[in-house]
Amino acid sequence: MVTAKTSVIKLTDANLEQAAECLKTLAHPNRLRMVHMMLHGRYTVGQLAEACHISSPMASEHLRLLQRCGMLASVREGKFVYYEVTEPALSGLLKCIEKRFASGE
Amino acid sequence: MVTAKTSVIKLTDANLEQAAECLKTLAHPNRLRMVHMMLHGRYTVGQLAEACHISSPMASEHLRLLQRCGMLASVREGKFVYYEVTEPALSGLLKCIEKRFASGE
DNA sequence: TTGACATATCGTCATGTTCCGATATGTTTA
DNA sequence: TAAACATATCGGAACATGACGATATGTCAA
Repeated sequence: MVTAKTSVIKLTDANLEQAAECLKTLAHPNRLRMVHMMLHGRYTVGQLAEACHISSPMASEHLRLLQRCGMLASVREGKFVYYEVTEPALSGLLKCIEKRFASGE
Repeated sequence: MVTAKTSVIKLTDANLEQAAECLKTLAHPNRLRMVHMMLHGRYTVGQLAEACHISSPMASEHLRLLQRCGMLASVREGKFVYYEVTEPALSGLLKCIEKRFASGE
């Protein structure tokens, strides 16, 4: 056993800054919707834009921000670019958010 | 059984805006540190300020923001004001963040 | 009451974010 | 090749945020 069970997990200043940066990027209604969608399938920029009722350039910009902090990867297939979630922690995070914010029934 | 298992949870625009608002408030290194601390005990404004290496007025302002979106409650005891986490979802959320961002060992 | 301390609030400046229109790049079809 | 489409990037205006000093409020002890 290398690591023992410690009751309180330490978070360094660097950890917190990185976490804050990622949370800030996630903290936008349309970016949350995109991530929520992408956790359940592959979508093109245009499809994500339509779902959020925004222009494709705007969607592209949101996706760029999410990609910049390592949450997404993109794959071009012909004319289209598909985005996918690559950060495993996002699944758990979104589950917490759903549990707290999804309207009852 | 009132609610059936549905594979995809729906998030309305209002849900997403509220979630984004809360995440944005949480997405600050010092506020993350404060919440992380408060999940493991009761602290005064001054104690939280010291732990974050900021002034008490600054800490008070951060705490006000967290309290505004329902994450915290405050109790005055004499000269001191203690803050506590009241939002149950914060525990799970911070666990996700720790798992992803805490430096190994 | 006064003085000392803890916390809260106010103004202001610098910085960052969001959004939009315009434009650029890349890809397919004709 | 040109035209049409999908995506990406740029520039700027409007707005929000963060940090700080100054000041206000609240509490205790004397």
